[in-house]
Amino acid sequence: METSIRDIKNRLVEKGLKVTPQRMIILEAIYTLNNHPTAENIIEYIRQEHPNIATGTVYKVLETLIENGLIKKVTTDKDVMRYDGVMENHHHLYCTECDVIEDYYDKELDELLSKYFENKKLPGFEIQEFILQIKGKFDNC
Amino acid sequence: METSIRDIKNRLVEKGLKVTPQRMIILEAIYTLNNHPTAENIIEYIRQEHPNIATGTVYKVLETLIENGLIKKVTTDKDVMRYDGVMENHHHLYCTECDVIEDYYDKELDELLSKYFENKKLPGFEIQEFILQIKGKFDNC
DNA sequence: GTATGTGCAAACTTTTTGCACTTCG
DNA sequence: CGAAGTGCAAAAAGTTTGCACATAC
Repeated sequence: METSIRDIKNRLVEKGLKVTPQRMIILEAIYTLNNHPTAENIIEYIRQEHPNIATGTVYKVLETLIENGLIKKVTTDKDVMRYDGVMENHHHLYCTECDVIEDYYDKELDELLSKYFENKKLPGFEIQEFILQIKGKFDNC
Repeated sequence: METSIRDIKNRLVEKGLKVTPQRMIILEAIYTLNNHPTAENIIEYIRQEHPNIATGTVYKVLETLIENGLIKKVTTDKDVMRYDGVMENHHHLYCTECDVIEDYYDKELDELLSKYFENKKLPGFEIQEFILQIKGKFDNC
């Protein structure tokens, strides 16, 4: 899942967003720290190279990226927000011991769910997306 | 889903927890406000009748109830925690327009998922529970 | 009586905001 | 140049903590 500087730039341009160094760096950080980083993780990573980025800017940029469909928030039952740069449909393994959230891709499962809910319509609700949260424990925890 | 005072008391006793008025009221609030209330919702509700319960106490009690398996946290992509008094396995409909989270019970779905993952083992991960997040839009939103 | 629970207020963490300044296109 | 984006610092929002006092069993 290589993502070049040029790719990142294109993604911003495609959405009609101005290409600023801050946005580039933040996106790059999310792609590099690809394990659902918190805002703090992202800030810490970026400050290694660019010590003078403001916290407020990071939050504002993250918000903009979410609004424009470039990243997503990951739901957790902790009180810090985590972010995900992977936009294709996928599910999550949540470890109940440590705080790791691992991506889980499964086309077969996606189809199984789609088919199941094609028949079983939910009255009054228009389904947009499924995310399966698989809670459990990694063996090495 | 009537839950009497006596039931609530028994649930505390069963877990070896002392039965205090605060715990009783907080559990009752969660059962009454059964749409995944936030801590604030709970406090507001309780203060109508018992204006002098402390915020800190509510958080401490909620934590105790979670640890003892009497309630659960609900994961959301907002930065407030929400609580759920329904302990039997169920899924959630998330409305992307409003902040409503509706319970979704479906034994057939539970079985479908269990069977699917019986065959398809996830190496290095022991599954404890599935929660399907169904994101979409209520017609009346 | 003693372990456990509560009230209170202060502290902490995470996120948001307002406004002057800067930069991208 | 003008609209959009950023830095900064202050404040808001949500939650946790420590300790003296109170209560359940």
